[in-house]
Amino acid sequence: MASRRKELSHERIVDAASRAIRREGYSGVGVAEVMKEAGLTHGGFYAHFPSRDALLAAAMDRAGQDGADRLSQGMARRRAEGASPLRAWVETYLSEAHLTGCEGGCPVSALASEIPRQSPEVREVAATRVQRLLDALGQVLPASAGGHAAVAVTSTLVGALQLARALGDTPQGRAVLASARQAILDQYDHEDASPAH
Amino acid sequence: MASRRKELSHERIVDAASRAIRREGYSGVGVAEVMKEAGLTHGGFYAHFPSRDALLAAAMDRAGQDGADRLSQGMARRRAEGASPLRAWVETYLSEAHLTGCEGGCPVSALASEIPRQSPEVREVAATRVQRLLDALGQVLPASAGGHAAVAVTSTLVGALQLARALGDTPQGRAVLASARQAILDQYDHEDASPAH
DNA sequence: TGTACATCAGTGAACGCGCGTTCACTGATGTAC
DNA sequence: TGTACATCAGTGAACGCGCGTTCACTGATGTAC
Repeated sequence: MASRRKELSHERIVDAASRAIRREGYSGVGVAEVMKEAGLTHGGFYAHFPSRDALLAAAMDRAGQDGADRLSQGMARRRAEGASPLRAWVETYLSEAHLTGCEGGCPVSALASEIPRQSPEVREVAATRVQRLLDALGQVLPASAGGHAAVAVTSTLVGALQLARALGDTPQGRAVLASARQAILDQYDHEDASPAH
Repeated sequence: MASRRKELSHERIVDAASRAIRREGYSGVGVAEVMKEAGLTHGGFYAHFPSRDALLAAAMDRAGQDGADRLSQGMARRRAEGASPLRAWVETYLSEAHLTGCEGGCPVSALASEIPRQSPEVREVAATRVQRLLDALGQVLPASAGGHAAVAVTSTLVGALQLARALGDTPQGRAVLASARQAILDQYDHEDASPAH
């Protein structure tokens, strides 16, 4: 029967790590830094996880949940303003808030190119998160979209966000986001127009 | 007047590093390993570069040239078989060879999510490479494609390759590549069909 | 052509530092009586 | 309700290791005469 106190510490550690990996990358995250951010000293770490890799795996899972939660909130707000599910999703994912707010965003776009180089346990969790992202896209695409649309649009979202971040907080970076949004909506969001059209 | 011998060593170092960053990521590359791969000992490194970061920047530039060269070769082969410029480019970029051959491929897709966390000198070179990739896409798209197409298709290519690699060498990974190829060509490659249609 | 010398690319040992991991200890918590 | 004790989450010093970087030295190259 694990103590409540330990559970709370565990939560803080995983939370801190889930933000750290998105901010610094897997390779930029150290045990000591995460423990400090969780208000603990690094020595106690191995009472919570058998290894740094086990922490990274748990952090990736948590980051996926957290990113999905926040995206859902942004999406609900835009839905309330009348946007179609696809438009709401695309405008949230490719928002300027997501461009600059890596730490609270989607871990797939924050970490994609590092995933193939991680340990099997991290890759496994990451693959599940990629699959969930593809599934989420399938749910917001209109029925008229082809069978390849979910993969294509997810790829565009993840790729565009990374290219924009690589270009930095510049006009070019923001232009990448704008172009990607436009291109996706032009192609897939036809039934979002008012019914009269 | 630098000696010919030193120039040759310099080339080998940059070449080794350009492969290493694509294989292991920026953070996975060490000075000693690169020097060893170039057939030298690590002590001599600082006669060639002022710092590890300077090496990473040079390696990124070289990787961009190398990746572009190889993509051009694959594209020329497919062009010779009758493919349109866009089809040739897309089938080369999203080929199984590029999926598994990270080391000789496009450094943007190999490193995208690590770029924002690099030193200014590395980010600058990387941003140039992103821009070149966007320009290259602009040249293979048909004139009928909209103004956002180059950004959208580049994002899809980079995103799809990374998602496929994240899913590993599995049926799902290969399915991502196939779907992305199909979706891009369905949308933008209409003038590739025989003129009679 | 041959010898003496200067240059300098490359060697290998050493440095300080930060990292993941271990472990003996502490002190707060909560149960037994 | 109060005291004695067991448990165990967390502390902090220490470990081995690999890294980026430095530096005194070596030995091959090529020029001067």
